[in-house]
Amino acid sequence: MDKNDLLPIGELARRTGLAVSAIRFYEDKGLIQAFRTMGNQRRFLRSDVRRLSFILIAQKLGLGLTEIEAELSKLPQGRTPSLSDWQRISRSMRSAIDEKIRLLTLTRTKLDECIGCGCLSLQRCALYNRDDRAGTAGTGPRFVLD
Amino acid sequence: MDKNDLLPIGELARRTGLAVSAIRFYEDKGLIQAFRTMGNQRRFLRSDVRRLSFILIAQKLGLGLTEIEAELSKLPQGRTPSLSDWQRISRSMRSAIDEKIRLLTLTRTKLDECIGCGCLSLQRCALYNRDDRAGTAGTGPRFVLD
DNA sequence: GCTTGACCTCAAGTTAGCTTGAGGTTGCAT
DNA sequence: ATGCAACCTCAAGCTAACTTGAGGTCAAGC
Repeated sequence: MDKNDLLPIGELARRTGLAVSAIRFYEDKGLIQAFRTMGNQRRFLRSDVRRLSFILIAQKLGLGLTEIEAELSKLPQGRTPSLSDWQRISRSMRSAIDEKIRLLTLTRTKLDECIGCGCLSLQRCALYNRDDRAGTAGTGPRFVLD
Repeated sequence: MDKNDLLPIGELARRTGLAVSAIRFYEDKGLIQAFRTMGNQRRFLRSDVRRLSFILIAQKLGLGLTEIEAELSKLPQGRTPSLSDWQRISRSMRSAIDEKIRLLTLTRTKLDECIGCGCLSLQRCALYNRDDRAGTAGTGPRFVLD
């Protein structure tokens, strides 16, 4: 079990709980790197378990793979995150969570005001604020109102 | 502007802020219905502005189109939501929001405990609860880490 | 009668985060 | 030497909520 500490993909999958296909996908996206055996099979460092753990946790906190890659690539030498890296990153995640909670609480307040109103008017309903959605590129409804 | 109060799709789009393509998409999904002119053009009732407003608001509260359709189809005659319909639905949305806030707050607490720890251990990190994801298959230690 | 703009259908593309499948190779134990 | 599990690549599929594009029609003003 420790030929130079290199792990085959299945072992890494077993240790992280990820699917083998997911790890290959992450490699493809540049989130993780692998050595190859002469027979072209992937071999990972033990520290990659930690790197994947970081990915999983950051994901759980709502970061997308792109953002995670951005964080990871900020690390010198592409090393696995250290304590101070983690602190820096987790503090920025903390404010992201705060913001989400703030928005949801605001929505809940508006909803409470709205129950009993029932107007469903785009002009007047506090729940429906056009500024929240306008200008968001990509998917989702656009917004211009009378 | 009121030939029998029937609106062409562009007018409905203008009044709701939705893209024309989005309205056609909703029609296709059965969320809304249209009459047709002899020339095969869609004509909507004025009350469909309200119906679409309902869809937009419910969406903003986190419901998917499928769930929204389920709510709308509970209404007798497929009519546009009335005050009491709205109250019933909005109360169930209120608890969905409560639940979301609860989960986020929990995560934030765990994150606070975790800053300064930096272990990134799948075994110990409170942020990473394996029961959330791992398939239970397989015996032995699932997440063995450094 | 011609142009213009709003409308039509149907198919395919988009983003995210993977999974699934086909078809082929490697590595390790017996 | 053989069997078979684990590995490989590449392409396509999946969900959500739409958008975009191609190619064509309808309605109204000049």
